[in-house]
Parts: sequence; structure tokens; C-alpha cells
Amino acid sequence: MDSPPLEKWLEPAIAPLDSWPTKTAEAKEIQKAEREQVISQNRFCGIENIRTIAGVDVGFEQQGAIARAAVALLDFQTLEPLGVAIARMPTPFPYIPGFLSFREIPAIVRALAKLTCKFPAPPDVIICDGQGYAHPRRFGLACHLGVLLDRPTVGAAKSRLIGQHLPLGEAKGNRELLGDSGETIGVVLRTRDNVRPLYISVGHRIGLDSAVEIVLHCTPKYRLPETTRWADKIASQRGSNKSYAHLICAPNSSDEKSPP
DNA sequence: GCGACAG
DNA sequence: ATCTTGTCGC
Repeated sequence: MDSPPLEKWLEPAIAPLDSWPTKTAEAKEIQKAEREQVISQNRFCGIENIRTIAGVDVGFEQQGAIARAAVALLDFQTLEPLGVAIARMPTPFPYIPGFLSFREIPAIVRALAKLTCKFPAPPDVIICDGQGYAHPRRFGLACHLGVLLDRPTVGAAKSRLIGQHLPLGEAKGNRELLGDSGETIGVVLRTRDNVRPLYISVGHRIGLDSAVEIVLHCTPKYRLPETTRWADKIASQRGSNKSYAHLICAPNSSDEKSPP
């Protein structure tokens, strides 16, 4: 199996992989430094002009300590799938809360490279399975990936890392601000009735309101079961086992937070 | 010191 | 992330 060619827009994210950190002390310094490059306001074509959007799901295989990433590219207007790609590799960094990006980004970049083999243009927006600004050092996975690629990203996590919020209504569309240290760091968004909310936060080059708008746009069509099955099918054709590629939410509803 | 803790 | 057990709603 030879490596697929790496497209030009991915090159800035390739170089850092050679000097990838292995300790939290080093990783923390990188987070503090790269944080300065994050743009938390809209610097993209505008939601009306988005052509393609990529959903990135990350995961871990206990057996073999494998980090994995699945990317699903969609036509933003029709939400029709344009392709999926999956990458697996030994974990370059252990899972430590607050440092997820160091375990997953190498696999994400690899998956994006496979995707660009067939779709040369970079995605207009990337929705990430993890936090963005809603992070102890304001530099979650979505921010990290966005800065490395200098592409618009949104953080869409399935559970809370930090922050507090008022009780959230059970109806679709309900939302509450996620706050930390007197600052708004994200939005808790109910994407479907009686379904666990998503934790939306700014990644790179997109404001919080636009991030919520973009996620809601994708929600009616893409939710966990559909896209997982969809990516699994592609994966089996390529000889892999499992895969994940959801954009939006999973069933259940147990955890909610109360006001401070 | 104790609990919390994206995936 | 993953696994198990029990409960509830459609």
C-alpha cells in the first residue's frame, strides 16, 4: 500500500507531523503559541456561498492503540455525499483530556489527503468531532486543525469538556450559552428533540453564530446512525473493519448542567 | 487533597 | 473511546 499524494493545501499541516510532541509540557507550549493564530470571527466565503463541507470524526481502537479519523465530504447545498476517507495509525500521543488534537490530527490529515485524491479542492468548511474554543487553553482540536490548515473549522463535540450552562430545553433548536470564567466559550445546541445536545464552539475563521447556523443546516440530514453506516460501507469495501463519520449528534439524554 | 475530564 | 446491565418509549 503506497501513500496517496498529498495535495498542496495540506502541505502546511504535513511538516509539523515530523516534530510532533509526545509530552504534555511540550504540547501545552504549542497550544499557547498556536492559539495566537486563531481567528474567531468570520473569514470565509459566507454560509450562502459554501459549496462543500467536510465532517471529521475521530476515534480510538483499544486493540493495538490505533488512532483513527474518518472524513465525509458533502455538497453543502444539497447535503449529498461526495466521498469519505478513513485513516488509521498508531497513536502518536496518548489520550489526555485537553490534548485530544495531538492524538488525532495526524490521522485526520492522512484521511484528508486520501479525500483530496478524488476531490482536489479543499473543503470550504470543516466540522470537527471535538471542541474548538471551548477548551481549557481555548485551543481545542477544531482550532488546532484550523490553524494548521488555515481553513475554516467548527468544533462540534458530543459531550462537555469545560464550561457551564443553564438547563437546556428538550426541543430541537433549543440552545444555551456555554460559559467559563465569565466568558462565552460556545453554545450547547439541541439538534433534535430529546437527543443529547452538541457542544458547538469556534474553530478557526468562523464566528460562533455562523458555526451554529452551519451545524443546524447539516443536522436534518446527518445524524450519527446514518453517517456511521455510510462510512462503514465504504470502509468494508476497502478492507477495513469499523469506521465513524457522523456530523451531528447521537441519541440519549442524561447529562445536563445547572447554573453556577 | 478530591473530583472532572473532547475521544 | 469501549463494555455491560437494566429501564423506558415507540
